[in-house]
Amino acid sequence: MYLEDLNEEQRLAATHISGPMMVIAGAGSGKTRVLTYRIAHLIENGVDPFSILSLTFTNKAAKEMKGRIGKIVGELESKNIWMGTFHSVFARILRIEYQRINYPREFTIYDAADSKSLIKSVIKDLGLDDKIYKPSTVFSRISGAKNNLISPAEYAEDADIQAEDRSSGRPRTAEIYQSYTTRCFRSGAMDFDDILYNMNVLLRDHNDLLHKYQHRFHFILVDEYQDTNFAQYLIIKRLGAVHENVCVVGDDAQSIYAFRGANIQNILNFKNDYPEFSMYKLEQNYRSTKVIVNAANSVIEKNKDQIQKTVWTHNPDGERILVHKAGSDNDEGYFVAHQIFELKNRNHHFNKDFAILYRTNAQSRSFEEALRKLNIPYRIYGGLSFYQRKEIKDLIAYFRLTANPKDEEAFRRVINYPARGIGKSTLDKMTVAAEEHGVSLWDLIEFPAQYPFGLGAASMNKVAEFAMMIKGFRAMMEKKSAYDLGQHIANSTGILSDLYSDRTPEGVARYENIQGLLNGMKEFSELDPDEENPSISTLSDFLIDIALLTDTDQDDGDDDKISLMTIHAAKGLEFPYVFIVGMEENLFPSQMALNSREDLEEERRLFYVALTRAKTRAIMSYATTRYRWGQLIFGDPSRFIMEVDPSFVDRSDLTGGPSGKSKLFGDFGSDRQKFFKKEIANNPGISGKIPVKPESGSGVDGDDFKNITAGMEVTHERFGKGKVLSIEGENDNLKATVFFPSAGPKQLLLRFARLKISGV
DNA sequence: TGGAATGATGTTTTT
DNA sequence: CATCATTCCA
Repeated sequence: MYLEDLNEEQRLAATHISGPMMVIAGAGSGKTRVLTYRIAHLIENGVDPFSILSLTFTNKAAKEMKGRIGKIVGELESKNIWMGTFHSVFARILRIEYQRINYPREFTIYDAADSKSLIKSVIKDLGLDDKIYKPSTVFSRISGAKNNLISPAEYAEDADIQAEDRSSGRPRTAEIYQSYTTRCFRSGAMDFDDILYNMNVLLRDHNDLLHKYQHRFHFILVDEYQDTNFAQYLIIKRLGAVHENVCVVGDDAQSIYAFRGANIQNILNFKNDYPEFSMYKLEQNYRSTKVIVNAANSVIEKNKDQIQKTVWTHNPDGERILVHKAGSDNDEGYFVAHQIFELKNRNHHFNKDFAILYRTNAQSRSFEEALRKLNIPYRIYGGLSFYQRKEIKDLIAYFRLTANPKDEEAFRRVINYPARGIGKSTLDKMTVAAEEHGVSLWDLIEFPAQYPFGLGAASMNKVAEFAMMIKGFRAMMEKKSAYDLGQHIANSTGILSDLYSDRTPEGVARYENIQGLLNGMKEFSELDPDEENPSISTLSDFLIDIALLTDTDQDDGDDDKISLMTIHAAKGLEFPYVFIVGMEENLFPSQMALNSREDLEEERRLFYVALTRAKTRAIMSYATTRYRWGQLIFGDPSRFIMEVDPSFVDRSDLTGGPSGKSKLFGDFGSDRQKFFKKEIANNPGISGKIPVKPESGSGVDGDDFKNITAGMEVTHERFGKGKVLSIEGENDNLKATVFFPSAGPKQLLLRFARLKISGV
């Protein structure tokens, strides 16, 4: 009997049938198991799988959980559960109810790159400066608004929001939001946030639909509840309002997505919404050694905001956490690769037993290089994923245009790729005309007579030809499988031959990537059609599938590889051996997080997540120098290393003396780096004293910045006047924190900032 | 109009 | 150091 696998508290939670419930689950305490068994238990007790809605953090997690439930209750039952990420489940519902919100059935889902590109174009059209209105900044502002269900109109009317935008120097953000929304709608496109936003609109404005789904979902389960935002919270609240069988599972100590609107308050609100709820606390850790569990506890203790709980384990003590100091980022890569090599040979481990976790994607490079040299297979999750590569995006843009020709971003991407003589000036004319008539670019070329846009006959012909081609693809959509149509599009647009003609290694790789995409489509097309959803293998369903892939979803088979990923991406995963690398101040914790206690606490939770991924051993490393923007910078060990209770840590970085390069791999550093180091050795001025007090008259032109001290008033080309709060670093790496009324606090490398002293 | 050359600019984290 | 975007020339 499967329930025997559970401890007392887990069993109570898993056999809870009706009524709201919350599970606070410490790291490694078996919450997935509880969720799995609870769903299986519900089904065994006669609950219809179609009436269970289960929201997970990744699609992969959903797939795995479905598989495990299937083992208990049978595949026939388990496959009918509504299970997936918030985004994929609700996109599916929106795809059914599209008419209510006046979207096309085949609406496109914009990824962040599409959104930013469209926002950039909006900013340009409004005649604003994209140096001030930076697309990524504006985008996150809009995203924040949507996550809190603030419409463009409400945004424009909200006094606080307007005050914020004014003080940040971007008073016209509301206009951008409004226009961005219009253009998305006109393109038949939703961005990630719109999926949640529109789902809320659907449930708010259409009572029949609210009832329909409230009655459909008798049981709702939400995993990783600490990482839900307001829009998600409200969907759950609305859907659960009739049956109130809402089960949320989470761990406040692992909340790491506040930056994208996640709100721990949702956990606290739960008891207001459902005063009668049952609470289960899972505190026994089954994953990690005592050392790891206790070390993690000693870290998270430092946070002020948390729900009290004690995670403990029966597991063996295990080894202390090793800390390694590396001389450079390359040496760090070496150290880790070499350690893995050794550990593997000594203990006959698989590659997949190891993970390298870092704070930012950009850190992966040195580990890749080192692993490659040692011939250790690895896999990078996240970063520049397959679907973000140029050639893939190009082909997919054709697919998107075929499914939904109004899709403006796709249209712009391929209207002249492969080159067909439709250049910038033509596109500009079309953009103006489209804006004038309030229609999409496609409407324009579909009915050119209706919307004259002043093109010459030659251009007109080319445009018409393009429209014909897309119409041709559209006509095949119903008849052909995703794979067949994909193949046809790749061929007839000339993309395949264009890439094939490039025989450079990169060109060959691009060609192979396209083949890879087509193979993926083949697999997709051959999947068993779902009875609920018979059209599963159309091109547009393929598009939904890939638009909402999460970073850890991609799976290139049963491979035995080292995992490289950000700590964020590692959430929910576990590995016997975990390397937490780049443990340096300003990197982890990120320097962006040093301004407030809340931000720092989130970083600390991130560190907690990193540590608790490890089953048998955790190893930390930091580098004293590292290249950043092609600049050599110096780093100090992260404060987080010191925050771990010392009895769990092996500080061999302090006793082992200077850790030069390993002799075995002495030639690893690049020539440029050696050159740089030599320069330091020959020029004491570079690594020498800190100019505390500027000597008068020492101000050689280019060295003026060395005279800047805290408290001064300075002027920056772009940010205008500001006040210097503090100075750190030395000589060429002098860094100032300057507060600009126009832009807030900024960290500037004085060497580049070209600050002018305007007062003391 | 298209391609090459040059120059600015940026690093959290992600659905 | 990359990548991207803009610019400049054919």
